[in-house]
Amino acid sequence: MNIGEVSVKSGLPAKTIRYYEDIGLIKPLRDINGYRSFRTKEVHKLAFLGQARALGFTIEDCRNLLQLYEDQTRSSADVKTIARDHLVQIERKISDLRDMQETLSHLIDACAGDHRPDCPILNSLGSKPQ
Amino acid sequence: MNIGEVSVKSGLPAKTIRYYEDIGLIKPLRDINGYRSFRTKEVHKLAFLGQARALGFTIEDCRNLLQLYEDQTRSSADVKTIARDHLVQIERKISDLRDMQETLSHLIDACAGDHRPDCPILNSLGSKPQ
DNA sequence: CCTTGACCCTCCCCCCACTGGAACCATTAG
DNA sequence: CTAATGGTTCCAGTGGGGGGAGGGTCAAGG
Repeated sequence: MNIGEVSVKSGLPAKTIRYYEDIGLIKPLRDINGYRSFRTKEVHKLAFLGQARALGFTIEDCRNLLQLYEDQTRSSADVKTIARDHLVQIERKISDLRDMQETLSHLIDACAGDHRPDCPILNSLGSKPQ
Repeated sequence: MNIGEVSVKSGLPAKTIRYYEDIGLIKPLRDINGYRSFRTKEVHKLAFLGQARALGFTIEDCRNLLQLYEDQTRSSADVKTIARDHLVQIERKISDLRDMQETLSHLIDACAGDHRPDCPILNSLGSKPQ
């Protein structure tokens, strides 16, 4: 299987697949002409990586998850630990973003949004945080 | 005022202040010895930038906001537009993160997290999205 | 006068996770 | 033979800085 077909099957751009090889996530064979030659195994791995990345796992998380995925003697506890740590990161980000959302929406509500220069948004940004 | 003092007053690292000069957000004077020489105006600008960045505005947004901040003939409508667009981005990010949180927390709940290899998290990542 | 330490300067590489593009080789259809 | 459509490598750039090397400057103390 060439990279184009694998790209379609895995849903990942060819660029990304090459990059994943570069950083050692997959190790496809090579044909005599130098083309990458993917086996079904790699397609599965790539789909796995696509799913994990869609859940926001970092590449390093993905590397570890992939290792566990391949290891039939893994403990589900190890997977769960990675996932829980990641969930904490996600929740932290949500919390940060909600703070921004809160502040920003109040400021937007307070701003007339007309031709006049007076603007609570700029006033707030220009003053020190209380 | 040298960069160290400005760093304390504005709350921004000296590295960041130099970077902001680099990309043209501020234009401090120079002393004969080559040191940056900041006026009160620049300290205000830097504090403004710090606040705007803390609300998640991009550097380009900050550039535009700063221009409006300096312009006494601005319309608050222009500020409000930038802020509203940014709020939309924030809300999109929150929504994406919540989807991840939702999926991930369900998977974590379903995972025994013990010594056994069976793991709903890996199973989900390894299968195609429905 | 000399040294020490705290500043300051520029310059370059590094982070993450790709993405775009240039320049070139391989394969296949017409 | 040519053109189109693959594939390859390598280099540079993204955003928003951070780390550190290697060096100049300044003020205080001995």
